[in-house]
This record gives sequence, structure tokens and C-alpha cells, in this order.
Amino acid sequence: MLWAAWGKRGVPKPKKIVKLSSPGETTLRDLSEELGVSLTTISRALRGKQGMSDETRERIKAVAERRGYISNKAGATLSTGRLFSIGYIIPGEDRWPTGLLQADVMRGMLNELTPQGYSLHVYSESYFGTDRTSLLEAARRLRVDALALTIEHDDPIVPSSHPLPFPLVLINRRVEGLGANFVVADEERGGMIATAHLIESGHRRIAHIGGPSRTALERRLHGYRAALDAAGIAFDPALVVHADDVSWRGGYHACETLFERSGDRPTALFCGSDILAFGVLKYLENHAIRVPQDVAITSFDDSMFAEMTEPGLTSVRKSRHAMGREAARMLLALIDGKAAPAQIMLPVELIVRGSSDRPARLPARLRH
Amino acid sequence: MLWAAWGKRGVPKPKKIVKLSSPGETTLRDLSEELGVSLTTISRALRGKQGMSDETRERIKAVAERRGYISNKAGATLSTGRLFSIGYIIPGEDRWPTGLLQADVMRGMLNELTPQGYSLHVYSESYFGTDRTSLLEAARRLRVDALALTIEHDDPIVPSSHPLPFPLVLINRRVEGLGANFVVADEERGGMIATAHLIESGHRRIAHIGGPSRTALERRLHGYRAALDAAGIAFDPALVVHADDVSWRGGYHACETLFERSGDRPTALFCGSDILAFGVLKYLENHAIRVPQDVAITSFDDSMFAEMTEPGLTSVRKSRHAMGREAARMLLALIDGKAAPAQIMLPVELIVRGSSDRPARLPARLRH
DNA sequence: CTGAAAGCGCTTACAG
DNA sequence: CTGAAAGCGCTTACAG
Repeated sequence: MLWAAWGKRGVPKPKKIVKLSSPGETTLRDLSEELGVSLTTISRALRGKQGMSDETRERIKAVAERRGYISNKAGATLSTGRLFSIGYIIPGEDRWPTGLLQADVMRGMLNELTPQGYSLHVYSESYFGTDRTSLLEAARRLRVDALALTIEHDDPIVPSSHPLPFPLVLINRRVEGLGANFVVADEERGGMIATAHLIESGHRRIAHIGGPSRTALERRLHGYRAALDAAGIAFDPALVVHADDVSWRGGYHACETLFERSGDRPTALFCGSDILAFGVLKYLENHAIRVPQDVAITSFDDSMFAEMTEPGLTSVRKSRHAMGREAARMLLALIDGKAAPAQIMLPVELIVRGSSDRPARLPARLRH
Repeated sequence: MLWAAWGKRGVPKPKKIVKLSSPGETTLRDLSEELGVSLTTISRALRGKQGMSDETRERIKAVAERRGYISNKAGATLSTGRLFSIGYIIPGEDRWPTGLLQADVMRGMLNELTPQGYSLHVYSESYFGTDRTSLLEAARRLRVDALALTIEHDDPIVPSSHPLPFPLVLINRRVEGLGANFVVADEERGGMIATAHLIESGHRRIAHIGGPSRTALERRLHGYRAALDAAGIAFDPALVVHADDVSWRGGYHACETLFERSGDRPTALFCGSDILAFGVLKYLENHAIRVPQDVAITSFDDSMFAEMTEPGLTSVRKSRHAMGREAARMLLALIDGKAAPAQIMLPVELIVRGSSDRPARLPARLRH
């Protein structure tokens, strides 16, 4: 170390800031000197390699422990070529759901990575420059073993047909032809259970407010249709409106469009996302349409909004933490050259709150 | 997006997974062989050291560029003891504001760190174990040059009287006796401008809903009092209620307490945080108290809620991005042994929306 | 202005 | 079961 060297040459040690890589750091050599055992043996003992006496191993471990030995990653990296780090790229700009998603996903990843000795290096997408350097080139510069990337449902994606020469896991969205692995939630099933829940309460005219196509919201729509099909309810295009953007205003206007259409009003409504639902509730409130008495609502995301509306929003929960966890496991397997599924689809669950609360015994025909 | 340039390189298709630290990586030695120049000289040229001919330097740089040379950090680290990485610790559990804060702060840090060749390593607080291993010990294991830590206003803190032997910057909150540097927002001034704005609109009976003591919310309260003082308005304890916790329910109940008190009702209300304000608006709505006609509202945080309420919430904005940026600059200075202020206090601004919109010309006395 | 050499801390193929 | 030695890629004090 820099400072250690200074000390040895008799140069006065600066007092102010001491780096974390402090001079006193115990090395294998220190242990070797104290134990009278070779570096080779110590390295083996500490890394749990087979083929050595238990007694030697224990003795070494005890001393390492007492001396507070911490392996210097740089030395190991240089020697093995293994970096033991995973890169995680966060979007370069702020959009509200992003932050929450990233933090939970990161925690999920860290819980897997840290015990395995991996660290998580975070980079901003904007680092790669406005000239759109290729991800491959960027990844080389990063010096990580593999990359993870979270994609929000409305992120634009330019797919590629070239498989990547390193492990890449995309979280939250599937992008075809990328040669990546994926961790996604079962959006379609989420749409299904959110709709089925309304059907089970006796609703037949169930509307849906969705979002842009080619996003998770489209898959939720598929789930909605599947649930109707399963219940033998005919799909009515007049009951579906797509919000221009996934915002509360988008939800408000979509709801407006829906309720200003002539014909029978829906008695229930499945919103493709909580943030849309927020606008929907606002519209209904403004127009004195009661929830759940006049319209029952289910939604998707189980975000903080679900708990903050009145009544609480019944919403589909997907675990961002689990996404991170599975992504990390996938990456570790891929780095070790083990087989890993091309895609992991995580289960979802419906969190039932007041917005869909309706006397289930009331026959459906009394409601129209 | 990253993806755009993706297919453009004629990268040969690898048969299986190749690590990012691929064997083909160009090293200084490769450059040395091609150029017929020593490693020493190449290293110097690439790192911009003085005392060499421009011609040699340019020749070296050109070849390095052409060969796509990327310095291997592990080698440099081993040689210099400098790690070029900053640790950032995120909370181990989920609380809503956290995620947003972390993501913005990270972006702010990355914008400073990446160009300087530093990487950001993220760790979960839970990694350090429930036994509250000392931060010092934990930091040693991390192998980073310095640490940053974001503290939410309601995070518990275990203070320490031992100064730390490495650079530590605390973001968003000041903790005494820790030997750390701080980046905080000017919470007090925020409280002041949020209150002064109401005073300028002619209000005299201005209530405040605050939060726990020893948090940022307490400093916002100080700002509120300072603004009243400056305007010659007597502080009335009956107009201040502290929410039990910083949640919308906390805000709701605090508002309930406030409005059920006998005596003159306030005509304006400064909420210590948007999430409290959310509950306040709910209470007022439920009781047919109009905003801003009956009560004008200002708040703090300028979170997504501020835009999602009706009317929009006038709220104090602090830049989390700027906090990250300043924290990173501070850390870099400290690592280099340069002087850095013990604390940087960032400015705040009031974002005016409908909730405080009131005809300013109406004399105050007509309002009671 | 340039280079030869030592060394950072670790791992591992090879030899005993 | 254990050790001596080479080497990973870089930087820098020292010598020319």
C-alpha cells in the first residue's frame, strides 16, 4: 500500500485522513510469518479447499480471525481474473416509479450477492454518453463479471439480434432477440386474478384501463381478457380504454372517456396500474361515483398509493425484492457457467382492500 | 438508449459465456510490445504525467486507443493501494421515501464519480448484521476509499464519540459527534419560505403540522417560527400539532386534532412534509373544508404527491441530486487529503401550486 | 526524456 | 499434506 510504503521508508505518516485501505491491513504474508506456514497453505485453508489436515486449517483460521484478516480483492482478482462484481445500471433520469423499483431490486440482489463475496457496482445509464455507446463496449469498460438492468414498463427498447458475450439479466421486462436472460413477474396472471376477483363478486360489466402496447400493461390486459373468457363473459371493446401515458392524468382522462361513452356503465373496473387508478379515483370522486358501491376497483402494482387512497386500493403485488434475488441467482449461475433458465417468471398476488369490497351475495342482476 | 448501437459491431459469436474480463483484454504489455516502448513510459503517457515528449505521448495514446486499451483497475489498486471506489449504504428495509431518495442521490454521486474513475459500490445496511457491527469494522471489510450514507428524517441513529479514520459523508441529516462530514438541505429556510409565502398572501393565523423532534421536521418548525417572528406574528402553541408518525394517517389525525380545538381556526397551514399534507388534504376534504379558499396549504418535499393532489400542493423542493453531487465532491476532496467543509447546506426553493393560491389583495382582517 | 526492476496481495500448477 | 515459485497488470523510485 501507498501509506505502508511511506511508513517503511521513514516518511512521516500524514495524520489527517487515513484511507480504508489502511497500512495496518493484515495480509497473507503476515499470517504466514506468525504461523510459520506457507502462503499456499493459508490461502487454501481460508478458501475451504480440500486435501489438508483439519488441525492446520483450524489453526490458520483462528489466527486469521484474531488478526482480523480480510482478503484483498485486488490481489485475488489479478490472480484469477475473476472480478466478483456485478454491474447494475440505473436510468439516467428521474421518473417516479423508478427509484422505488431500483432500491427494492438492489436489496434483493445484495442479499444474494454479498454472502457470495460479490459486490454490486452501480452505474448510471447516462454514463454511457449521449452517443449511445454500445452496451457491449460499455460493459467492457465497467470491469464487472455480469450486468443487470431494470426496465420500466414504458422504457423504449431497441432490440438486437446479436447474442451478448457476457451474462446479462433484464429485470421486469422481456426483450426478444437480445440473448439476455430475464426475470419478470407474471403480469398476465396478475391481470387475471385482478379481474377474476371482480367476477367472483358478481360483476359482469368490468371495464379496463390499460396503457401503451408492448409493455407490461399489455400483458395485464391479456390477463383481463383471459379471466373474462374463463367466466364466459363476452369481451366488450367499449369497456376498454388505453391511457395515453401511465400517469394519474392519463388515468383520469381514460376514465372520463370510458364514462362518457353511451351505453351501460361498468359496475367494476380493473386499472392497469396504481398510478392510473389514482387518476381514476379522482375522476370518480369528482363525479360523485362511489367506490366500491357504484364501481368496484382493482389495480396493479400494490404501490404506496394502494394504501393511501380512500378506500384502500385492491391491487396486484409483485415482489421487486424477489426479482432482484432471482436476477442475482441467475447471474451467479451464468458466471459459473452453470445452466440457468432463460426466463424466470415470478408469481403475483392480489392484495384485497376496500376498493373492491362489495357484498358478494348480491346477485349480479340487481346491480345494473 | 444503450441498445441502439448494439448490433453495430461485428463481434464474433462466442460459443459460451465469456467473462467481461475476457482473456483477450489488451494490457500495458501488449502496447509495450507493439510500440517498442517500456511499460513505465506507457503508464506515464496514459496517466498524463509530465516530463515526456509530446510526440511519444501521442504515439502511445493513439495505439492505446486503437487497441481499445482499458486499464485494469485491480493492477493499479494493488500497486497504489488506491481503490477508486466509494461505498454507498442503503437501508436494509423498505420505507417509501427511501427508494426515491436513494436513486436520485446515486445519480448525483455517479455524475461526479464516474468521470473521475471512481465506481460506486452499493451495500445494504442489513449486510452489517443486526448486531450493529461498528461502521468502522464494516467499512474495512468493504474495501472502499470512503463511505456515503443517506439518512431519512426518521432513521434511528446510534451516535458515536469516536471520530472515524476514513472519510464518511452523511447525506440529508446531521449527526453530532460522529466525525463525519455532512450534506444537508436548508430545512429551516425551507420552513421559513413556506410560511412567509402564506404571510405574504395575508394570512396571520397559520398553523403547522410537524413531526418527531430531532429530525429535519423539527428544523422546518424552527423556520416556521422564524417567519412568524420576522412578520411580528405571535407564536400560538395552539396552532401547532405534531404528528405521531410521518404518514398520511399521522397527518390526518394531527389535522383532526388541530381543527377540533376550540378557538379561531387557522386560515393557512404549513405541513412539515408532503406525506403529512396528503392526510391533511384528506381530512379537509372529508370535512368540506376547501383548499385553498378556506385553508391555504404549503408543504415540504415537493414529492410526487405535490403534483398529484387537487389542487396541486405548494411545496419546498430540495434537490436530492445536488445532495449526491456535493457528497461525491466532498468525498473526493477528503480522499485526496484536501480541505472540505464540515457541512454543506444546500438551498431550497418553494414550488408554488394551487393549494396556497389565494387572492393576495384581500386584507387579512376580512378573513377571520 | 526513457527504461529495468521491484513490488502490491493473491492463487495455482507443479514439485516434494 | 505442504511449500517454493511464477505470475496476474499495474505503478513508481531509482538509475541512466
